[in-house]
Amino acid sequence: MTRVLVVDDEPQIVRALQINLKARRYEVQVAGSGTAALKVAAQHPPDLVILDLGLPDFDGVEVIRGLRGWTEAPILVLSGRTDATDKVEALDAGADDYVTKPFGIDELLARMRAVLRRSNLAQDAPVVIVGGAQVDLSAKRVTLDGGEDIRLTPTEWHLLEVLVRHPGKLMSQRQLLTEVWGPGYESASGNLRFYMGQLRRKLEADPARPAHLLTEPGMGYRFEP
Amino acid sequence: MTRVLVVDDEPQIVRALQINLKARRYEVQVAGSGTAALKVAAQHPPDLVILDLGLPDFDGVEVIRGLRGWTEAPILVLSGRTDATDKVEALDAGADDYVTKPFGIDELLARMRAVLRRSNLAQDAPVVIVGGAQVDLSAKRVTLDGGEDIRLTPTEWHLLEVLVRHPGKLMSQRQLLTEVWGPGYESASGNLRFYMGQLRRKLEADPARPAHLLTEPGMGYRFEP
DNA sequence: CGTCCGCATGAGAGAGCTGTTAGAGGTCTG
DNA sequence: CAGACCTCTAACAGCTCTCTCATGCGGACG
Repeated sequence: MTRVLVVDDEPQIVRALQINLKARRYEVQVAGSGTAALKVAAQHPPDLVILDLGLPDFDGVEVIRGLRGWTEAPILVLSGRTDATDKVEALDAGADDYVTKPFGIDELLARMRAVLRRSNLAQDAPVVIVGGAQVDLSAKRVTLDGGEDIRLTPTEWHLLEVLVRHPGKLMSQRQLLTEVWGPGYESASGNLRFYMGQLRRKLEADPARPAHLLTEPGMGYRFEP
Repeated sequence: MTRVLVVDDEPQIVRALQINLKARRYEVQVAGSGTAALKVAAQHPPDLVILDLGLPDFDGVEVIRGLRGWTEAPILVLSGRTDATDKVEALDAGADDYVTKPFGIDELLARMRAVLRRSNLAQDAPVVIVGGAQVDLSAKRVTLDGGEDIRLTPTEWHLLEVLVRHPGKLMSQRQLLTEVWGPGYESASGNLRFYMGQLRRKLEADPARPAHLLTEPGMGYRFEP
């Protein structure tokens, strides 16, 4: 089911959209502010975003940039402003379409279908979130929230892959060492400590207090999604 | 250079678009009827179509269907009709955007950028930008910004194709070697280094600091669009 | 309270990988 | 048949990665 995130602070518009979208078998999420929108989108990545530019907390264009930092889901902007400058700014920030209020629901649905059709042509990649970083296993790429790319060495990738493939599970040092370095390296725990530190330094927001790459003293390490 | 096909029968609109698009470094083709549009598009496939629905010979929606039969280039519809039915019909036929006349040129250009950005993500465009060069995979042709053509040897093409067909993805040396040289050449990494250098020398603006043909030490190479 | 153990962090040496150049040999073309 | 072009190899300087060692920190335990 296609998941649509509706970002708007006007209750009647939200309700009208909710009713219409649910009747068309869309899964609907709602956020009343830019902050809430980014939060909800991070927790349950939407397939499409309908975004009102007139938000109470901060500028809609900032929301677009915040979303575009890590997702390529189409963004359809709603706005009362007909000024060309607003449209250009929103579209260049990463929006896919711009509809001025008042709008017909049929037109909006058609525009939704158009941008969804286009975005479905691109295939999606499995991405794991580790703190402030998105880890794309298939492309072997780590992107920070700011859009900046981080480079991992082969050993770092190997270790991270083993951890991520067993989310939430405790991995003993012996397991990790034999998986990454092969049999015969069970005693190179200093090595493991070093590379775990490297990963935390590169991926964790606060390397001294890891939130995802956890140590279980005396036991091993655990990746917490 | 991005090739835009303008389909309209009103001379003043065509002229205004031509001037504005050429000033923005688009390559502009013009067709005054639906028949001419399909013919021109077949001869020189455009990267984007701007289509007026009010054509003399046959319905604009038919032109959309005719194009969609064989190309996925974005279609931006211009129309004087504001009726929601027309919009829905055109969008569902395969158009990517619908702009009603009169329109601002800045808004139109922004919408063009938006749909082009989206279609480039899908990698359906056979033309890829690498630094100061345009790579046309279907025509096996590389053109510099100045219009000057660059010659690539067969091996260089083969390697470039493999890289460009997996944009953003990391390609290991083994992958590249077996793709380009065939199985059994996994140890010819010196070869790969040589040809990667050739490509950078020919395509990158600053071969010593590549912006698109990137090296990930120990991992492989990555084409960054 | 002192000691011990496991873990995190930093600096540094060595190995391995990469970019670049020059040149030999093979193939195509006129 | 000669020249041009392409492919591939070898060599070396510079850089990156891997691994080790040393130090500091914090909790567990006697």
